[in-house]
Amino acid sequence: MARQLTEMLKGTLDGIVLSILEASPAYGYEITAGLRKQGFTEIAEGTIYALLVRIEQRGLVDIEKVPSEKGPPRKVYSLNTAGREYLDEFWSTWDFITSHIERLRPTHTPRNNGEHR
Amino acid sequence: MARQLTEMLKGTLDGIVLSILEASPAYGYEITAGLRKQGFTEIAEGTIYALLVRIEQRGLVDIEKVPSEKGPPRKVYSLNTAGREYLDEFWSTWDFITSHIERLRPTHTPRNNGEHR
DNA sequence: ACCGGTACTTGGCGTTACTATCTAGTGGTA
DNA sequence: TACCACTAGATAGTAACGCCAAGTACCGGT
Repeated sequence: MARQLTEMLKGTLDGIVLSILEASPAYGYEITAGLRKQGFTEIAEGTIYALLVRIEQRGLVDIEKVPSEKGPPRKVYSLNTAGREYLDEFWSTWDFITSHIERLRPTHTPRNNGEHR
Repeated sequence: MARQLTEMLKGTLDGIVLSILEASPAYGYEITAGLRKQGFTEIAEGTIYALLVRIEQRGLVDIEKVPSEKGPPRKVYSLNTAGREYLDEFWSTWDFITSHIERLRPTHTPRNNGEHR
């Protein structure tokens, strides 16, 4: 599954992270740990940091540097208005593709074939 | 939506095409036309041909050359055993990612929790 | 002084979809 | 004949993304 998952994450991982940030602001290390806890055990840490740089450069998030008791200061990301708009689009696109793909899934309850449409 | 859709198609388009081939064998031009009809209007023709080359090289499909009344001969692709296994994995991975992503979607039916936001 | 955990950064790589262009066969039309 | 439209496939170059590997930096405990 590893390879397929990697490819499927392309284009969805940014939506995933933005959704997490919508729920509440967070920093990179925290996001990675959260994803791991939620079952995304194969997502590389470097991937998240690179993604955060991208969404920052696109202006989808605001950043605040917060000192940490342990380790270097955290970069806390929070979703801004542009990010919320992007996230809305994300869900639209997601709905589009999921509905179309589900239509292609073989019916679990077999139907008689030879039908058009 | 265009950009997001393009990225989301990475990793899913091969599953989409293999699902089409599972339903019945088809050739490139036919597949492209079918996708267009199903609403995937933005999928480039060259993308499909490149994808077909890839799944052929991975041994997921069998090929038969069939002369056409109009135009050059068609390369008809049909799903083989390895392709069916790959497609099974595809659906597993798809279910994994969709279930995890749906968990992140904000509740559509807002519940009465008395919070303003 | 060392190590492990926290937190972020970066360069290079492989895969994928898009764009643009090209070849090639058939049939219709000026 | 010359031209065009449709059918059918191939390919070179590009951009985007996630992964890998290695590095920097800060802190606490031993």
